Amino acid sequence: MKTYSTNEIYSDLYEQLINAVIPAGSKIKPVELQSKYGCSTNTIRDTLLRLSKIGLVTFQMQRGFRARETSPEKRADIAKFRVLLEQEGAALSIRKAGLDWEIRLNTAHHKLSHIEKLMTKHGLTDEHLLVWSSAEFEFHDALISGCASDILIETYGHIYAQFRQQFVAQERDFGSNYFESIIHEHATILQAALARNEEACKLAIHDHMKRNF
Amino acid sequence: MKTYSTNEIYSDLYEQLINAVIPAGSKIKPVELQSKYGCSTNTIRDTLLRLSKIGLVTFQMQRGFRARETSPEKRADIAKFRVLLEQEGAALSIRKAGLDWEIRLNTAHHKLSHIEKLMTKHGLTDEHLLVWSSAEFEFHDALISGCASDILIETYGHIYAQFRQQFVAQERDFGSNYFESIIHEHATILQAALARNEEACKLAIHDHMKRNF
DNA sequence: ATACATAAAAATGTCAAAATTTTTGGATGT
DNA sequence: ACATCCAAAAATTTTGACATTTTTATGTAT
Repeated sequence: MKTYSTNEIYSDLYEQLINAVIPAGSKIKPVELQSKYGCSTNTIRDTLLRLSKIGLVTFQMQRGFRARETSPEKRADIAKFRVLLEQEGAALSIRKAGLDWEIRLNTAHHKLSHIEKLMTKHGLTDEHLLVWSSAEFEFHDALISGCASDILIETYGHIYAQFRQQFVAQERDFGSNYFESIIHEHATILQAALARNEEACKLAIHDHMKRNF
Repeated sequence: MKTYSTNEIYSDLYEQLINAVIPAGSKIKPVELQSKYGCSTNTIRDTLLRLSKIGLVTFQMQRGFRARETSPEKRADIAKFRVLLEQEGAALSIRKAGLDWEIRLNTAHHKLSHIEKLMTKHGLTDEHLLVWSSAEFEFHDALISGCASDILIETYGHIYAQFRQQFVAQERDFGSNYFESIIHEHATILQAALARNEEACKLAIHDHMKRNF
């Protein structure tokens, strides 16, 4: 049986939350995870407190932990907030960032694009989805990475994680044109960013997310 | 000797961080706080993990806790990010909120205004500063409270706390006209908000913070 | 002096058990 | 049927001891 280091417990729970293996809103009981990870309840508690920092887990004194709740309102809320942060981050990057930002962004998009092509060609396995998910984050993260605001980047990371958590369970109807749209939207964002067109980029970001409002 | 409940430990540390009694960037060792609060190191650790959620404390595996670092760049960063969130929150409130928001905002401003008058009349004691600090938060919090975005309000709370933490140690040169300016700025924000003038309100928020950029 | 290795000390992390609190489920009475 | 109370069970929090890791201090060689 696999043994887990504390960091592995963290990553494993992170993934389970992001992918709604632990469903949004459900209670998380240290005792139940103890046997799986082969550690004390205290270590689990510790890890859950750390996950609560990024908002994937909510914590209330004396009543433990839950995967963050979801609802149509909360999903819209998170999506809009994500737009706000990403628009600002992208706009600042466009204004201030240099060549290395462009390269980072281009690279990230290239990787993402590669995976997206694979996904339309072959079906979309769970494993593909996992790789895509992280490539998608890296693209959006690269987009704002030139903004020169650590706190914005940090916060965006949390919000992106929450976004995934809230939507992954919903969007099980990936129609064949779903990914085609997404691919196009990513390309549009990239184009506007590299053209240093602030308003076009903001619009593209908005359009990319608007199905989730 | 006073005994502390866990919640009191949390509040006490919170205040010490906000008021830079624990200076920004300094190491926080559970063992050293143990005797003061009369509990085990583990309880302190637990509390510090909870404080790391709001960003007052940073945590790194195997190397413990620190009060969040500060520097001129970080202060400017936090200040600008605060403006972004507050402008958005205020604009949304102006657009969507109803009468109860106006009342909440008015009430909060009234309280704040009262304290600010006291502070200009008499000197400014540490105790006054504490009361003012919380009244100031309540005013800004009320301003965005009609935005209908839980995640924005939650995040703003964290950022406001970090803002206090980063600036309180710096601004020990409260000139006599410092508070006069602040009072005027608050009034300007209130006025614009109640007049439902989005752009004027955004501008007022920006001006309120621009000394910190 | 500087760099490096090593031992001692301090700090951090993990654990299992005990204490506390909340939740559950059934009995009682209205 | 419904609410209330109570006891048992479950979950959470706290503790103190122990294990691990990092930091500090010391000594040695270049």
